[in-house]
Amino acid sequence: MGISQSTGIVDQRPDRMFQTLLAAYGPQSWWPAESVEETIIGAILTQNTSWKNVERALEVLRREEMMDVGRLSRIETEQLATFIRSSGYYNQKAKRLQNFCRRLKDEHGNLSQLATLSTQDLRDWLLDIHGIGKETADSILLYAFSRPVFVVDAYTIRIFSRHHLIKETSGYDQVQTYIHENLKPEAQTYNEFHALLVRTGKECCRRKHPRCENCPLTGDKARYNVQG
DNA sequence: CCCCAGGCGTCCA
DNA sequence: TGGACGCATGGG
Repeated sequence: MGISQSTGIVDQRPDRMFQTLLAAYGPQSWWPAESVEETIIGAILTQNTSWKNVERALEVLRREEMMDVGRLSRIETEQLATFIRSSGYYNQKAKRLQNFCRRLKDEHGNLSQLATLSTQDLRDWLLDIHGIGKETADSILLYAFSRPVFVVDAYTIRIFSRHHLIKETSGYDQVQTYIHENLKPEAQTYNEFHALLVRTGKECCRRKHPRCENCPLTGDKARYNVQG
């Protein structure tokens, strides 16, 4: 396999996989037209939860005029929990939303100020918030702040390991570093690739399904796993 | 009845 | 450091 002089990328399989999925499914358009605060709220609410259930909660928050960091900071936690009931884990998530909102107000004032932080500083700050782990932090970095940070999830690890791009025992940081080093570091690319991997995982790479006959990554057209 | 979803913190070895 | 567990609704 060739080594790109300009980028230093050695392993082109992630890009091939990305191109294969993009050709098969087209752009997924995740979080395209929502506000920054709505994207962040959604990132927290969707922890281990289907997006459909999250959307219902977001509609309630919109109706209650609660898509606002200041209002979320001041509302009673129990009442906030009732608003986001459909997203599951509502007691935990009500606290987590308020943890974020209150620390934002106290330490940075508003989202515009938060956005002036470097990607590394912003990530460190997010990870220090109780209830925000790596995946949620990186989702916020990528989808709310358009930073070139790849979001690793269970689908990513499952698909990559099944196609032998990584070891089965690889952890979050290992997988993220691998992708960062072998795929053009653009927010738009990472945004689309992550969304495509989630779709692929849902449709044909479930835990029970060892293999899917309709998966774009399976069969003659898949070139990402061929030594080129 | 079962399993699953765009995780995280805690506890325990 | 790594695995088990609680958290909870809604869909298939």
